[in-house]
Amino acid sequence: MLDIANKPKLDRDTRREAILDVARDVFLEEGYASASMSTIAARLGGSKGTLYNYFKNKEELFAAYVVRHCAWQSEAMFAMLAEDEDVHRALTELGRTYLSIVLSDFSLRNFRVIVAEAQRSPAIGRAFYESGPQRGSRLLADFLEQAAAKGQLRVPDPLRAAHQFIGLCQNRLMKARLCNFMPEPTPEEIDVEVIAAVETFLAAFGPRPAAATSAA
Amino acid sequence: MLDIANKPKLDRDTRREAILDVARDVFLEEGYASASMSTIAARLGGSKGTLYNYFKNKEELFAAYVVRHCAWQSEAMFAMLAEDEDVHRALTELGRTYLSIVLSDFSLRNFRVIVAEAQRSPAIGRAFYESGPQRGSRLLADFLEQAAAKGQLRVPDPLRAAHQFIGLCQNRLMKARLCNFMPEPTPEEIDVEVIAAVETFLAAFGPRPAAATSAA
Amino acid sequence: MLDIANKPKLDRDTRREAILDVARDVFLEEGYASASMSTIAARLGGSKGTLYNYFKNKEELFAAYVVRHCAWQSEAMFAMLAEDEDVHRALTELGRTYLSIVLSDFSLRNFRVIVAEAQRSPAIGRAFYESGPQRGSRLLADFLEQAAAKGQLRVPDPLRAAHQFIGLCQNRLMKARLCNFMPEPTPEEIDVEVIAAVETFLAAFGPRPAAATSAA
Amino acid sequence: MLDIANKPKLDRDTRREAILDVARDVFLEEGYASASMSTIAARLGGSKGTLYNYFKNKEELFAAYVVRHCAWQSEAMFAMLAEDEDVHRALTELGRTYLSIVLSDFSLRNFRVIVAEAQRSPAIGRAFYESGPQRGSRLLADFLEQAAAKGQLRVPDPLRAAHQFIGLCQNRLMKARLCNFMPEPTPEEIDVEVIAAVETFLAAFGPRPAAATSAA
DNA sequence: AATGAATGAGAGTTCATTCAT
DNA sequence: GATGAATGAACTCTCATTCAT
Repeated sequence: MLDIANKPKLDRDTRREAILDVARDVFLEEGYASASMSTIAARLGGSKGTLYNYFKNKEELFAAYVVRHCAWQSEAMFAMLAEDEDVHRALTELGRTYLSIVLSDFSLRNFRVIVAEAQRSPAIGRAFYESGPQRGSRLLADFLEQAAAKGQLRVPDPLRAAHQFIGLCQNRLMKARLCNFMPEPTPEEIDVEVIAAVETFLAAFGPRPAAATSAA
Repeated sequence: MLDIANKPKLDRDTRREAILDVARDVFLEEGYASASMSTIAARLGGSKGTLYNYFKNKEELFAAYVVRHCAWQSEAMFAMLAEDEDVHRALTELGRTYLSIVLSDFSLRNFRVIVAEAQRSPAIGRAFYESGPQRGSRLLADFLEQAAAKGQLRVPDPLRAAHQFIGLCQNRLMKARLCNFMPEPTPEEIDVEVIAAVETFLAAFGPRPAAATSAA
Repeated sequence: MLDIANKPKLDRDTRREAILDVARDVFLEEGYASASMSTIAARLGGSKGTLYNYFKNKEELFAAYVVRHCAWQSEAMFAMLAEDEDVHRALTELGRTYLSIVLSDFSLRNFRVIVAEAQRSPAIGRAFYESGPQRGSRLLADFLEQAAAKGQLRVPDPLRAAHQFIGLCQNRLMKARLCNFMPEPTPEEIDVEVIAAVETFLAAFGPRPAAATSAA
Repeated sequence: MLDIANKPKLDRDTRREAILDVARDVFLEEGYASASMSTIAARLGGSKGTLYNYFKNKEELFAAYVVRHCAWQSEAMFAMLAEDEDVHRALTELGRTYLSIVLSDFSLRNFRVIVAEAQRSPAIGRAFYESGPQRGSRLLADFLEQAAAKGQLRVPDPLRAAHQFIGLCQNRLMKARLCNFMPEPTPEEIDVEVIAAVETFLAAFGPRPAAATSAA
């Protein structure tokens, strides 16, 4: 009974998801303004009318796509959770995972499209910021704080330190990627970047330097 | 005589610049795809036909705007030149100037528009990257290298260190700004960010801590 | 059931034909280049958008018109079928019918428009030539061949003779009509031309001259 | 004095001719409607303004081109003058020359363009018809009349016979050429056509048939 | 719920023509 | 006389959206 009752609802949701999948692809390829409802309908194999049965207009379709992407991004930010007890290893692993996500073609195209529309619709930008950068840095800050509590790090302001760690990791590649200056980086390229970032970060925030310690 | 001879040339160039000024404004407000040649012509107080006497089509008008913006940005990167002999002060001042430029509404809107179009036209993205981030970090790397030569810093890889310094300075605000999550920061907000960045940077790359040295 | 099932299809085809009717009129009045999609839409009482729902662009609309005209022309070439047993009467009748078709305002305007576009699109010219002149002369050649088989004519090369007969019939009027030098000819004017053509043709291809016959 | 006084006049005429040369090329390539004053000016290496100093508008430029082409065509019709005393040879030679002119790419493109515009401007069509077909057939009629006076031909209506001869010669190839169905014919192809035409023509209009003669 | 025909506003672009220099 | 910048109307074509079926 329940199944039967849910069936149309399920169908509708499934269709909605399928539409969003196609819409996202088209938005990523063309940008919001250049993407056309006709193209989306054509790729979907349905009619334009159907699109409008699911979404009031283009703007809402885009908004729905953004919402879904933000949810996905929010999940992806679990990359900022570290399990390893060893801070150095934990940061390295975390940096790797994070960079491989945010520097992927997929993430970047979404970033470009959403940032472009953030100009006219701050709500869109806010949703993106909160589900991604903000959430990610908070999760990382939590980790840093715990490490500090264990004496593994010296971080007076964990949130700021989190931002700094991310900045160290991604600044160079992120800009190059945003500008389409380079293709998706290889794991090796990412490693180089992360290792250097961890080194700098620990030099600044690691436990008191060995030299000083031994001197005491 | 010279003036008279140059007059038509000057006039044409002046007009061209005026068109680019208006076009830029419209592109920044609407984005490339949504900006319309009609709007640009109307704001200019001229006819659409005139626009096409100066630029072959919308794409070329946009490209011309990008070129001009890149030239400007290239100039702006002199913010990465430091005069102060004191490294701490130099980095702080330089960070302040840099952030006030790249986080300004003007720079950010340009960034959003250009990055959005970098998707379909890598040439545009490349021009932007080379005239801005690449040039800026190289100039900063030069400074770091000189400071290292004077023993003021320990930077095995100046270019990487430059990227890291910039990452430390701007990561948090840049993302928030890109997402239109916050308005143009005040000088005070910038200061906070820069000071923290310099501190972290020098903790990692500054000369060996005086305490440790004296202890030896 | 069938009617209902066919209705949408029928409607669409009907509409398509209606568009082609209007488009043809406009093309004939203005020529391909000068005819405007706006004019066609306006005369149709519909919107420009609708036009583009039926034809991808102006070029395809024109091509569709040409195809339809060629089909019509191909049918019209049955004028080249003769029933009369008497060769003289058959040729005369056939010439009359043929000229009244090809010299009509309708045929000529189509001819002018299509020939003009044959310059840039040989495919258009080919379709026209094959459905009209080529088909017509072949049908006539068949008739001449049969007449020759019955000893009514002496035509070593029926196809060439067919072309010559047509040339004799239409040359003068066709050129004058093409140049818009004269209005649609009256049946009497056509008669004069055809009678003279038949006379010449039979003088050349008719059975051995009476004189010779009587001489035998 | 005279020369000096004429010089500017000469220059102006020369320039005018140069403009017409270019305009003709463009009209032949694009057709009247699609040809643009910009294209003509650009090919000329001059400015659009200059064009309008010589011709009031596009229509007049086209008319001037037509006038000049008609003058040329009128001259070309001397192909219809025959020198040879032998009628058979004279007609053959004349047919050859005529066909090689009217079937040339140059003549045909002019024909297509002018005929297309004859629809809206009968004056243009008239000028073309009178300077070409009409004049040509009259010259030929004169020749036939003289031959008839010498007893070389039996032509009760020389003008009609002239039209018929031309029809016999060109009908097939002319239509195929107009439709862009075939390229410029070779001299051999022309020969075949002319020889057949002369044969038919003389069979109909030649001196009393040999058979009848021998029978006498 | 799905369709797809219809719409009309507006996009980028071209053009013949004018006019001040 | 030659120039070329300016114009504005008109062009082809696209689009988001609506609505009857």
